[in-house]
Amino acid sequence: MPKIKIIIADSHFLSRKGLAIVLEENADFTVLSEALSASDLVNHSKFYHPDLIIIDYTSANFSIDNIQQIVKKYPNTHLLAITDMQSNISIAKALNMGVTSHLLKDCDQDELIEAIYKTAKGEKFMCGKIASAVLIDKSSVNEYTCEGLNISDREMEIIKLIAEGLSNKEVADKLFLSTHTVTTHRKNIMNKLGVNNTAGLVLFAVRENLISPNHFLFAGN
Amino acid sequence: MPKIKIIIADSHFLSRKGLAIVLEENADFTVLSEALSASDLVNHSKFYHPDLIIIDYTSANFSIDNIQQIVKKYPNTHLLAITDMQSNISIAKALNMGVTSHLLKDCDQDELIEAIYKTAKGEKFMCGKIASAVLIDKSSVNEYTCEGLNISDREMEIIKLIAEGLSNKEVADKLFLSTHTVTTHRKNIMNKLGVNNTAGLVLFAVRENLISPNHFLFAGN
DNA sequence: TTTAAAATACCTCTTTTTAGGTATTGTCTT
DNA sequence: AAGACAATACCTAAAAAGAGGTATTTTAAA
Repeated sequence: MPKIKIIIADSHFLSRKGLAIVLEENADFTVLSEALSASDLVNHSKFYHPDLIIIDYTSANFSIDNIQQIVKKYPNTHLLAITDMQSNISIAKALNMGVTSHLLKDCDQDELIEAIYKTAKGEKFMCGKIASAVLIDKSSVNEYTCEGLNISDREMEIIKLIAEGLSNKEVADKLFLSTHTVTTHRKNIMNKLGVNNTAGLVLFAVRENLISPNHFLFAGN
Repeated sequence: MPKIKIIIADSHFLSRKGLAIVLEENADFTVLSEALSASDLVNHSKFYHPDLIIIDYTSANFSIDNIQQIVKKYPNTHLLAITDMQSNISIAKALNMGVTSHLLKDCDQDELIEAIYKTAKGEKFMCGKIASAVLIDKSSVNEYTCEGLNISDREMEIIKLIAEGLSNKEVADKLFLSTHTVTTHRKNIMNKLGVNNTAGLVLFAVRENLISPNHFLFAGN
């Protein structure tokens, strides 16, 4: 069997080092390169054509959108995501964007190895927490949703702007809508989320990575 | 020279593995144990009396308050914190709580090694980003603040409750204050932070770890 | 093609937030 | 003892948010 050719994509030195050592210990794997940023990843993919990319799309200099870019360009390369625990919606998004498998950084070595073998062959693998987070029907591994929470794209857009501190009127102006429309969206969103004020909306926005807590450069920073 | 005795405290498998391998490569270091939680850390510290604890106090099952607990009980043990990038205030808090040194997970191996040697001797070491974040006067390495941002404890308390979704009146009731007082605090806070609505307050609260983005268990999760 | 859902817009009314002030008390520091 | 700051409380008034509807149009799916 030829070796599984792997690129590591993670901006954290320790995670890369940890991964590299685990991969080196196994004769079936070979690490082609380490990508510290999305642009690294694009360049290295082009040059090496790896079988597998292990990526933390939440780490600095990467984004969840990088997944789709890679999947489209290199359909023969499979992606294994390994991130910290995060929201169901983000995980579902990563899977729907084309990540073959998904683990968490606190899962153990056996799971990692198994995930690598399966993912390289194009088989899906998810650690327990991920699976229970996003699988509606545990028997079908093809559709990923977060039961109950169907926030539309337009609603997401509006949540984001509200979290950025815009008033309903400002959102309306920005999106060329009536303030009534924005108000209605806001109400619908709050109903879906089960919250009743801006604080809830903003926390949701942070959780879904619609906005960074560092969005405001608070005075004196 | 006797070996530097180290405990690794981090709930991320990959970070632990990465650290362990770096430490193994150096004959001056010996890793006594790996702690996956705060209670692990307390037990292992009691048993091993390490020279150095390398900790990610932001990782699951640890908290920034663990620092003070360890420092008080074992004054001969020095702490080296390694975390993802986070807010100035949290970093300053960690340092004031007794962390000897502080790095970020994306710094490189040389810095890590240097930090370990120095920290084990009780000398302070900070990577560039950390230093520029918290040192007022680059020549004195003894006082850590975030210039310009003096939010009082009372104000922090109020920010937290607002971020939890309480109205001014509810905060007032909870703290046995007049709504006028809460309103005044809120205004003062917004002035200090340079924001003009609840969204800004909530983002600040998240950034300072006063609240988790998962505070609300949004419907359907 | 019928149905369902999303996006749009409007109305009313109450509560809350935001912005502009002033002012008193206590504590800590110089 | 003076000064600075934190914590407390009050006043007014405009702007915005929240809760309760209804209703039309467009889009997507069955």
